[in-house]
Amino acid sequence: MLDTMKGLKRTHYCGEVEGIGNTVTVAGFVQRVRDKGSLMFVDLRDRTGIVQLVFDDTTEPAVFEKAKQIKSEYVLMAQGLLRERESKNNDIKTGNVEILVTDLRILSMAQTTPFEIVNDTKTNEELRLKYRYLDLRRKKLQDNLIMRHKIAKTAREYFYDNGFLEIETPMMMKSTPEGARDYLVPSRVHEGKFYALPQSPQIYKQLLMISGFDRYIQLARCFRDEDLRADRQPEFTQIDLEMSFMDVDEILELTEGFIKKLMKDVLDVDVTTPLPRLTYNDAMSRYGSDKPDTRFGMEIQDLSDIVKDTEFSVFSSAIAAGGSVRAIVAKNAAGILTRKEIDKLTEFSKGIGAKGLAYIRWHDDAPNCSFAKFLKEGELDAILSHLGCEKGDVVLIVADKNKVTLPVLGALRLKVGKQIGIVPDSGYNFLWITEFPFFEWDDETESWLAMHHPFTMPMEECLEYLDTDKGKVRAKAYDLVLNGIELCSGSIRITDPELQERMFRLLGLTDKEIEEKFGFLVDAYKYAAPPHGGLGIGLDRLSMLLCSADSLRDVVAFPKVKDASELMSQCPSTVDDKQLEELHIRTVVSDKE
RNA sequence: GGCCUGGUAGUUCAGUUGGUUAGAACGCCGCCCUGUCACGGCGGAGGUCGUGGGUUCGAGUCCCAUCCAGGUCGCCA
Repeated sequence: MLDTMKGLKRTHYCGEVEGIGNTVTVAGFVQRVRDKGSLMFVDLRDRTGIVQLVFDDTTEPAVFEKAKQIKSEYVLMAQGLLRERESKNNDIKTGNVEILVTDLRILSMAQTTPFEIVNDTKTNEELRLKYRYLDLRRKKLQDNLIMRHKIAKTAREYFYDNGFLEIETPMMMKSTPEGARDYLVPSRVHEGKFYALPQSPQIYKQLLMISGFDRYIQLARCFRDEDLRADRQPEFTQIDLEMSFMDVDEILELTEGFIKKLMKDVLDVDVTTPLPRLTYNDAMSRYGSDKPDTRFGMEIQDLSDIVKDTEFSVFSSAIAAGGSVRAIVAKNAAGILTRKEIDKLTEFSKGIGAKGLAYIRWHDDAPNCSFAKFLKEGELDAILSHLGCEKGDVVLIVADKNKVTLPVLGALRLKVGKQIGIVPDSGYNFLWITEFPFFEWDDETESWLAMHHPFTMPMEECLEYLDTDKGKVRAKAYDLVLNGIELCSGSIRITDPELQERMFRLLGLTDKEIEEKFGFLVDAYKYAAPPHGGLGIGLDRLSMLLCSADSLRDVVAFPKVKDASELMSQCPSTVDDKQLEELHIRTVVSDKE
């Protein structure tokens, strides 16, 4: 028979008990029982920490008798005298005190849990996800979710203070499947029609600017039906912002203010603002990435001018075809990057699109160069001196179109950086990437796509290239990057309906498609719109970084696994034929035969 | 969808060239213990070795298929 709380009221959280000599009442889960015969210790845990309960057979025999039933993870309420411990425990914050229990209530009993609820668990994640509610009892995950709460709280406080209004936008909206796949919701009322869950509240927040709300914030849930990664969940949250009468610089400045406050309030880290900025083109040519990790150097260097006349046709033909020959130098890495390791890197490079990997490994007195036989007298020296190489260094070279050389070297830079241990595991290198290209050529569909989204404003000075040289058109789009991870992404929006229609057409939409998909948006801009822009800050990724977690699953209360299912509730699941019928969906027989 | 890694008590793992009754630690159950705090001591229960098939006198171990999980590439305006 279980006890009730009747007559008792919690006075303190376990981790926050105070007032030696007072009677206190605590409640929580049993972390551990230590039974000494006629003296018993119980560690009681709640979200704030642990406090030690003492049961003494000599002073409180009835309570002691009851305490014998206590097992791990039981839910208890206990009242007693807070007193100093005979021997301190310096590992926990309540280690100097204990509660001599005079009233014990066993409120709930627990089966033996499928794994121990301990901080440094070794239990594999699959089992823990199946019993997520138990895993969430662990301190690490409790702390992570508390941290996430603090981030959300700080965001609201900061942006509220700056005049932002929190406004909710619909979770069921029109499907506009450009880019990521939408999650669809069938309509019962409209046979054969579907809502989509938002990939972002993009269109709605722009409409709110047209309505004059001026500054908008929402902690918005977003959905994308794409494959998962450690840093990608199918549903995620962004701190979604939109603001009127502000251009790029002002928006970045305001956002930096948030980052500065957040880092100070939550981690007590001072971030110097303004944050560094790099244009997309500079980021690509120096780091081979639009989200570079700038905690270490090893920047990409251009060798094209040095090797353009060489007889090594891999180099000369790449340059002749309009490409380039570029390199990274791993300083003092010849000991680690053995021939065997370089072979692995070659395979890795081929896997991501390179035709091969040339290298120079200067381990012994003479550099070992993979293309030495094609070089004339002095050419190797010229390369080495151009790159500033010394004995002990390894040079990795890729020759191809820029579209290949830069990303491949960017990926190699990260991989090799980690391999030779020059990526610091501390530090917060925030960085703005600006002036993204508006268009991106897609080889598969052989057409131009919008790199950010089609509502992004091109830079004024690029408008003249819209018809003549799309590759040259840069956009008022910006990303905030932290240690190589994209934290937020935003842009100034197009507010001229004619320009918006023109951009849609340039992206290959027919007039009919424009009308069907975005007619209401184009119409809205015909009634005048303030200049506006905004951004979305990934709350999940931000939490992951500030918690030093390796996976989004560690900062999301109930995450999905790789195949987008949830192991605990086993969703998605099949539904009744009746439900399908109501939704006008044909029953599909899918017993894999 | 491709590639890589893993799956043996409740949990984490070990298990030799294929060879008696598949082990350990933690957890769990029982008994003992008044200052423990990863308490300690004694005893005990607990396994279709992911699943199916094959090779073999004999399979946790070798082969094939398959399922599950993770990572990664594709994908993610």
